Amino acid sequence: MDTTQRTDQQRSADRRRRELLEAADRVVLRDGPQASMNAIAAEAGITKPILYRHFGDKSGLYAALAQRHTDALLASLRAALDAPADRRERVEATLDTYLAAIEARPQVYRFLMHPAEGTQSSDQGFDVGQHSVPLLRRMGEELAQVIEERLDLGPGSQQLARVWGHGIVGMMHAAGDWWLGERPCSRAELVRSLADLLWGRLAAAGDRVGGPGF
Amino acid sequence: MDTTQRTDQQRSADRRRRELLEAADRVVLRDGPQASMNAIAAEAGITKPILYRHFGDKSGLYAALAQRHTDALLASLRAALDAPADRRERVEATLDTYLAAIEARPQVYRFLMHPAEGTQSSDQGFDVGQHSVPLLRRMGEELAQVIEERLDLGPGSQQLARVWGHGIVGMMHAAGDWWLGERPCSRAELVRSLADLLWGRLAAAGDRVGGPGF
DNA sequence: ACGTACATGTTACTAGCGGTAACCCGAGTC
DNA sequence: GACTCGGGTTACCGCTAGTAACATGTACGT
Repeated sequence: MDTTQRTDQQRSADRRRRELLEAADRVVLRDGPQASMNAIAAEAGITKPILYRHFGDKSGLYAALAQRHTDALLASLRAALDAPADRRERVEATLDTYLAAIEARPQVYRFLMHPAEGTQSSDQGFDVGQHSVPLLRRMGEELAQVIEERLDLGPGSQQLARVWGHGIVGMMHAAGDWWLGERPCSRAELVRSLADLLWGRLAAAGDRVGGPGF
Repeated sequence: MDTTQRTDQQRSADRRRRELLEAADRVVLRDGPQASMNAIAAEAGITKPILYRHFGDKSGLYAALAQRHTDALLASLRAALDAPADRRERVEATLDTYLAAIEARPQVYRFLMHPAEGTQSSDQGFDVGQHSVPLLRRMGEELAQVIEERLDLGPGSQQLARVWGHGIVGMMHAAGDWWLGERPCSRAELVRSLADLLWGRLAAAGDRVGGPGF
């Protein structure tokens, strides 16, 4: 029948798709998030329409590309979160894993945080949501789930866990972004400072004596 | 001499500039962050080259546009931060101010978080930094300053304050973005949850009894 | 052996973008 | 009147995302 044939074709198509993704990866790594479809096609040794046949449009390609890296990053984060250690150590390990990842491959990081460029979505107006970076959303939800199933937060725990998940991920992201740009301290110091923040040192700190304006 | 003349011209130029910015504002509010220069020029009743004479290029216009809103938002945040109340109240007021702002004018918010689109900067490669949203950086630095001059953090306080400033801003931003998209709870609840997080409830929470994998 | 269906690939194009060069015109000045 | 000069326009360039139409190889049924 055509079933065997179809699987064959599908396999070949999948191989091609993976090759194209790897080419795209190389180009994005070199040219940043604004890599053009032409450039990607050239890198892959073919021409544009093929890319469009495989991925629909640019955002399709970018989504596929982003998902690979996102999956990889999420896997290593999960490993750090699930390690058998006490809470503080796990939090620090997770922060460090994330920061090490963005430090090791900043171009990938840059791309992952930016894939929502010239989408020109059909609707004009009110959606407002989902413009944000999918990676952040996924990390937030993931962390929320871990928090909720590990911690005893009393009533409303699910909602609280989700707020915290997204909040902590945002904290990590913004601090990491700033740190990557300015490099004001070592990674270990950054991790420690952020963990201290989460551990309530902000609330525990004393007022400055003789502060500005008495 | 020409000094009076120059001021006259400058005044007129500034007026035009403000008019153009208001037109751009309207278009961005309507079309989102990918509003085209053509559209903005049309809204202002003129043609493209004038925009370019005034603002250099698109990122120049967007920067000017963003600064107005950024300044306004930062002013109200400063007010909340400087209110005469205890720390927890001030933190909650600041969070609430920010969230109320993005809730009231989501399109503006969306624009402010997105202005780094098709810049096609000359350099190819390594800068990595400064791709991030200027508003977030400014808020982070501002908050860092407040923290550092108000709190007694011991040695290394300046760096710690900066990490916390950017981290807290990122937390606020990510949580706000997620909340704006899903609206899972009221603003007040969100504020309370985030403040709880900053107050160390994460560290203080007990382990879930009979948790997964002991 | 022949036609046919189909995936794979190409060339050549459209529409729209950011950005610019060249020209145009009215107002003030010597 | 000639002359500059600020504000404005038309017409263009090079680039992008995306597409239509055409070419080619290859397995299949009859």
